[in-house]
Amino acid sequence: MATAFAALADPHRRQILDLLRARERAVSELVDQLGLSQPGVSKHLRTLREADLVTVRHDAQRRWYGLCPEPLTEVDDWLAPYRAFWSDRLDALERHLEENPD
Amino acid sequence: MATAFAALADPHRRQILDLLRARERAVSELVDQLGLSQPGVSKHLRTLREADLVTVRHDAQRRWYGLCPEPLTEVDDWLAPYRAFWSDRLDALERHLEENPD
DNA sequence: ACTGAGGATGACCAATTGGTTATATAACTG
DNA sequence: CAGTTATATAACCAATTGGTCATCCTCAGT
Repeated sequence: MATAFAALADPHRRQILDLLRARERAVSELVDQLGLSQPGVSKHLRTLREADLVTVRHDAQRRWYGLCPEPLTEVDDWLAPYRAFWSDRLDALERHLEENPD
Repeated sequence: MATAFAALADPHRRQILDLLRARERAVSELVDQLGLSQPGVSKHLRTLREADLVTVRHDAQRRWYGLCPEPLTEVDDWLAPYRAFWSDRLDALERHLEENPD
């Protein structure tokens, strides 16, 4: 439901995604890494689930959370025109430096 | 002070940035486009200012707001490793389709 | 100096957020 | 079945958010 933008607003949630980028993680591992209470982490995971940014695999009592990066394309797409914008600025800077050595 | 991530969490603020991408805008113009009250828009503009995402040029009573895209590089940089991630998935899909025609 | 226009700020409000502790649920273990 | 482990949910709380209306400030024109 929520957009990826809102999900990324919180640094702990970005940290979770960063951790999931390397491999799947059980909740307890995320708790250790984030230094939050277990329910605190579970709440962030719920937000990420609702934004479809993670998947869950059940294995006995454990839930293995994995990264699901697709919704990030929304952010990437939104960013695209701006990217052109700032590379223009860098290009202009480079041209300026070339034309005005030292 | 606030990060670009937090500033982008609100759709109205993203809309403001989108409008500023085309050209500078006075506050009254943004008010018309967003359909919010003038103070409401001013509050969003303050947030964007504090995230260094906009610049203000004073011209008599008017404030001309302009885009300042640099802080978006933080988002772009964070996104970079994920970009590789989902293009991998697309590549895998393409390989799968090539190796299994129809 | 007065007036009006353009914006910012203050005060307020309901809803949401990010965290907590306590409790519930579900699955393995003896 | 009783106990333990892993996670989710409930209840609660203070702080923040996104919006409003009313007011203030600054500048231009008269």
